[in-house]
Amino acid sequence: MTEFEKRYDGLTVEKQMQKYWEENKIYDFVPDKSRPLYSIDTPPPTVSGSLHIGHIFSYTQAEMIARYRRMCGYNVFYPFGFDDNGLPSERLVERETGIKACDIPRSEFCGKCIEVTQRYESEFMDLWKTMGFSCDWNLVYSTCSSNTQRLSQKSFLELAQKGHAYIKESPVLWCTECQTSIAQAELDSKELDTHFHYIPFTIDGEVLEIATTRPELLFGVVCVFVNPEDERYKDKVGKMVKVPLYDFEVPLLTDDKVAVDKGTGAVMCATFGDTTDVEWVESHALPYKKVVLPDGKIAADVPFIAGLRVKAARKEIIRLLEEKNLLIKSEQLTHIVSVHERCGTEVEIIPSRQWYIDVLSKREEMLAAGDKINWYPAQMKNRYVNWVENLKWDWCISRQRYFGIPFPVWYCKSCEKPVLASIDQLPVNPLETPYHGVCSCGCSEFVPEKAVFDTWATSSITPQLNLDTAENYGVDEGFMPMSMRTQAHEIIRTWAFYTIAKSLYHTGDIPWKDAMICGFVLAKPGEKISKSKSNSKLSPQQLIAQYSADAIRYWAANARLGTDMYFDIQDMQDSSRRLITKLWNSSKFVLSHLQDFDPAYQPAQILPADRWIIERTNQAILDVSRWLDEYEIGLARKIVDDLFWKDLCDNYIEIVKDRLYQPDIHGEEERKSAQYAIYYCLLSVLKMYAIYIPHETEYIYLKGFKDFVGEKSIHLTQWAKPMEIDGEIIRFGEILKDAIAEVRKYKSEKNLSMRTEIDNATVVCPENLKGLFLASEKDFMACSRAKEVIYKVEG
RNA sequence: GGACGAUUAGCUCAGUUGGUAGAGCGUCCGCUUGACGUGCGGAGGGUCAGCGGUUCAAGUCCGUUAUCGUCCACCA
Repeated sequence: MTEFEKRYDGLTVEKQMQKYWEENKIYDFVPDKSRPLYSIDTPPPTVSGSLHIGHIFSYTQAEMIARYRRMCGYNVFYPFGFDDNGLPSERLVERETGIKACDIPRSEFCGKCIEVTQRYESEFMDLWKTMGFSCDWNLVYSTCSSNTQRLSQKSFLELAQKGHAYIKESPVLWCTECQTSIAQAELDSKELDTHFHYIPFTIDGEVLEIATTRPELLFGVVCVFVNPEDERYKDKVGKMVKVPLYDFEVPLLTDDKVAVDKGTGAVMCATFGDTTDVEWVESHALPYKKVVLPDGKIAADVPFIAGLRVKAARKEIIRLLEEKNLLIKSEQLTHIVSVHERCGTEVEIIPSRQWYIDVLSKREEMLAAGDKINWYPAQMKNRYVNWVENLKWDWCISRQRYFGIPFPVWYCKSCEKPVLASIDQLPVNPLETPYHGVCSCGCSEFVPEKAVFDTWATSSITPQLNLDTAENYGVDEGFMPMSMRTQAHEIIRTWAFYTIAKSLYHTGDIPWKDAMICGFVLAKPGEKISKSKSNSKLSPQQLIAQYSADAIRYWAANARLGTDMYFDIQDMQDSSRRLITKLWNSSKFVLSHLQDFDPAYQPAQILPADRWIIERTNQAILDVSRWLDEYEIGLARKIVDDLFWKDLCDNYIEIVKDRLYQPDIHGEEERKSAQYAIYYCLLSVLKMYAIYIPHETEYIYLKGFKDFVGEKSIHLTQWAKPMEIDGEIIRFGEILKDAIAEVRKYKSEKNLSMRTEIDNATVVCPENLKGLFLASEKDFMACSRAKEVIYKVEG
């Protein structure tokens, strides 16, 4: 054993250990058919800004599982990735450079994107390494690499050929700020103050009051709806209604969806105010009147407000209505509107030609897939089910943006029919590669598709990306479904859902067997930590530099899976430092008594106290394994904490101390028995803690255990696999602890030192355990400093 | 409006086959114990949100109410 420093210097040790792991390739993936594969589908973090403590929290929890599985004998395949294309990254680049994508040539903007995202990625990677992540960094992928482009385009072509991906002209959710179509999953809701404006339409020369929040869409009104049961309007249904200000007429129709008690019970249907309008246009075969343009301005042919932005147009219309005495009243109203999650802009619905992936018709299959996956914690499945059941739109995958994977598609110049690239020419950018061929209509001129894939369209194939990587290592058979997916609960509706959808199309099966759904770190109730808010001023880098990675990891493990936590720096510091120091000191003590230890020597007899702590350790190993098999790293950690702190340190070590120090009194064989026990128990505790605090445990292992064990890293050692637990010896230990506690209480109440000698101490035990106590008499006397032991048999 | 979770000691939370309420922090008292005072021992502190039910027995199971939180839906 090398000397133990007086104090453990985590910051220095962590750098040393990381270097040691890298040099010795401790975590490199090596194909090995003799061991079962455990493959992990980790979220490639979106490169949209710097990482915060929340990322550390959830990624670390999953990383611990990788370590656990490795120590259980699995060949762990744990690649990492970066999701570095698409709108989130574009917005980062726009923020960083102050340049808007639409203001410079596309190629130039994409160049800036690559530059910025690469800078962030190297920052991410450094951070993960500093945290001691046991990934194989040779397996890193990026979602904008040319290989990913190839696989993503291939995925699209396969779906298009099977008819699961299709193009159609249709109303689509549209962000006028980002000027692109978006998907249902990208909506956030926001509470907004607005006004309900009561406007007089006319029917039969009578006024028909209609309340609306969007008067700027008056020109787009195609009909008015009332509920078929509404007595007030029964005799008017089918007649024409005149739209004020514009003085054109539209029919009065009925639909069940209209709420009788909302507003005046009459609704104007404008194309398109909301999703209900879209449904109505379809179900009632209504015409479309364009009002809002993709850039958020009012169309040129709309009188009074042409060219204005939506909000200005609304103001202007209200001014006009008031001027012409056409505004009956305005009520203040707070309602929730859908906004684009990336920029907070209220979404519009605008018809355009977009590519979709069919999900609506596959609900049943997707729900069945949800049933087949093991969700941890189980109730997270509800979120998935809830989402699938409430789908309203097929998944729109085309984005009118710049830095993304191009659609491998061209269109015939005359008939607009799309033609697809062939798989062997991927990756392809149609803007750079013309299509050579002849359309079925005879035309030989083609225009390239300018849109790019939604980022999720690519990140949803991470299992396929991982498979591609695995294939390069000669691993493919049985790779799918992967062992597990880890992610936070907020992206169940996006990443988990899309991955399952794609997997069903590509493999006909689920993408992974288990889904480990982590919680979130919040600054305080309801407040998410985000880089745009000041609550994230403590960057992970600063936290690590100040408190060490092990401290943060240990804290991050203190969570119930799927449950959100609040970040409290004091709490993190206190609990982690305590444990790290305790582990250091106890290891120092134990190893100082193992100088002459021979792991090959089996003592003739293991004393009862030693048998007890060994059995307790085995019991803990079983409990910890059971929790970790369910991804409950927090509950598992608690088991180790209790074993280590209470039983091993506070009791067992105190019990055997004297035996270790004084073989002349207790006997040499008895000392060897104690050595046998402390060696096994501390090593087991270190192994269990290794997944949480990999640096310190490795450092202690290298100092004191490596020579005994042989493996060059604690992280390559295997967990013991205890058999059945001996309940009798556990009971013996409990009673022994009680007896010691009685003595301690006595001394405490008398304000005596624990070293004070006492005349006698009593052990109350059942008859069948008395033999064990008699065999432990010297231990008990040494620990209690009692000159005599009195036995009371009970039970 | 729908779904899910939470409600246990002053604070943060454990308590997974129903069987005498637990930990850490904080408080109070004590102990310089040949690993650790960044420690150790002890004490105090809880009608386990309310109500009802099942049971010999309920923090634990069922029903219901309340409060908080999250996801989804409400956009006329």
